[in-house]
Amino acid sequence: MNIPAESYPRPIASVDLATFALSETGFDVLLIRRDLAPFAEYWALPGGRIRIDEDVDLEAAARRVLRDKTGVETPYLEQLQTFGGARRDPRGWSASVAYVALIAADRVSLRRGAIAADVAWRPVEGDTVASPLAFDHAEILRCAVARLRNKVEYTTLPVHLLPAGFTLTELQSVYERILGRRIDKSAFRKRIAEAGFVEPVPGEKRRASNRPAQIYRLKPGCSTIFFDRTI
Amino acid sequence: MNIPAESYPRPIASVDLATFALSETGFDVLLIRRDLAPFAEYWALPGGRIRIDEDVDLEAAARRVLRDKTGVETPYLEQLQTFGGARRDPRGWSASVAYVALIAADRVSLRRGAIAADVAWRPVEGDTVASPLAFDHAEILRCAVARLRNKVEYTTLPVHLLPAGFTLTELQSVYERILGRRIDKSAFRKRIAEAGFVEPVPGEKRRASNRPAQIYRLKPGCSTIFFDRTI
DNA sequence: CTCACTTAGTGCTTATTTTCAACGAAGTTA
DNA sequence: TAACTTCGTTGAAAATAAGCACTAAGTGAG
Repeated sequence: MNIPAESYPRPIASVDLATFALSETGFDVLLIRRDLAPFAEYWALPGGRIRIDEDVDLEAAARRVLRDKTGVETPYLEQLQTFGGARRDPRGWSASVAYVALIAADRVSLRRGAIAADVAWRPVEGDTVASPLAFDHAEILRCAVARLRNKVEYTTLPVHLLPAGFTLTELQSVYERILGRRIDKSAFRKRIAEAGFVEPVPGEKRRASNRPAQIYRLKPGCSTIFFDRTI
Repeated sequence: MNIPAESYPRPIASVDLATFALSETGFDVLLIRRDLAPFAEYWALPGGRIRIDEDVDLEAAARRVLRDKTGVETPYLEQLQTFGGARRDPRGWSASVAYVALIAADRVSLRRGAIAADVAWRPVEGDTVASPLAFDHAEILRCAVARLRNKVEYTTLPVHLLPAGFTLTELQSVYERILGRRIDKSAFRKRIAEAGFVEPVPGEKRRASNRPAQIYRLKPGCSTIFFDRTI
């Protein structure tokens, strides 16, 4: 057909990622330290321009950017929101599609990226990190943390933060750490059983100096499940 | 500073809107009939290119597009999701930020737009409309209907579909029509009272050939409220 | 060898919420 | 003025959720 697009000047189009993983006591977000202007020396969410010749769609662009800048391959990726306007990037009108990624602690292997002098996990305290962030990334991170907390309340999303095999007590602990409150053990187990998204691995037990715990895994084909009410 | 943006070819950037209003028995979505290629003669969600010299941000772009193409000024606008990829528009790699708009039936006044030969409300049946839609707009509409139904379940969002003054029975009827199921009257009223987002208008009653009903209005400063559980 | 200790996993009792249905109130109309 | 309709509220029965107490199954010290 060869239809010309009406030619308006196009905004800068990019993707940014808020990638979370568990830490000792809470959870961390993956940041890079910028070494080029604008915002050189600032920490930022990993992000990059959409490449219309490389990326087939937005999600592919997000995966490529995360891989290239940090070496992380994420199993769970969810679109968060798009932030766009004339003022958020000094280089011009820009729109950035933000994604939330979750990764199991045992799958992380960072590598230095091209533009970033450094890549690091930083603890999320309250709803953000200690350092100031480049661009409007502080706002994006707040939205991402809010989305994470909110979805943890009524979905099975935290399994993506654990290794392939885990005990129910470990899973409960993830919920408690992200939500910041205690959950009753019997109520928790009832919900998990109803949701039916995990199964015991026959014979596998976590051993310690006490009663061993059954190890569970995500049932094949089960992605995120919504609870009827709340966890 | 004058920092040059690395020059990658930029995707087409636009906004699309799924605008809902109540009809006699259910609810309608606002569509335009395209008269230019691609997809000439097809019905489509109102949408348009982002104008980096006119729009300060994405939401402003969405309001402008809706106003210019249909004459509708919406009081409620919420970002839905961004759809982007190489294949969704024959003119090239495009990203479209989709919005959901809600409008009270008494505020609608359509006008013909520049590109559209026709603008019309079409009934939503199940999770879509009867006609085939241009581009990937059928998918966008399905997402929008899903978001609407889901948020109605646990927020006070339906007030935006009613005129400024309404009775509790009318409000309950909106919930029931969108969700497609009956709600218990006493439970409904308890939830509305707890949420505390509406107040009775003193002296105002809806009169009919039976007991008159108290008229309520949205409390000043109250936007969308989330219920603790579900409606 | 046994007993104290720790964490896993499961009942059970109580409190809360949901559901259903009925009833009095406040109008209109025959 | 009596019948009818919808509004608005109340209360009992059924279902769910929350709290906490108990048993199970291991380890390790004495």
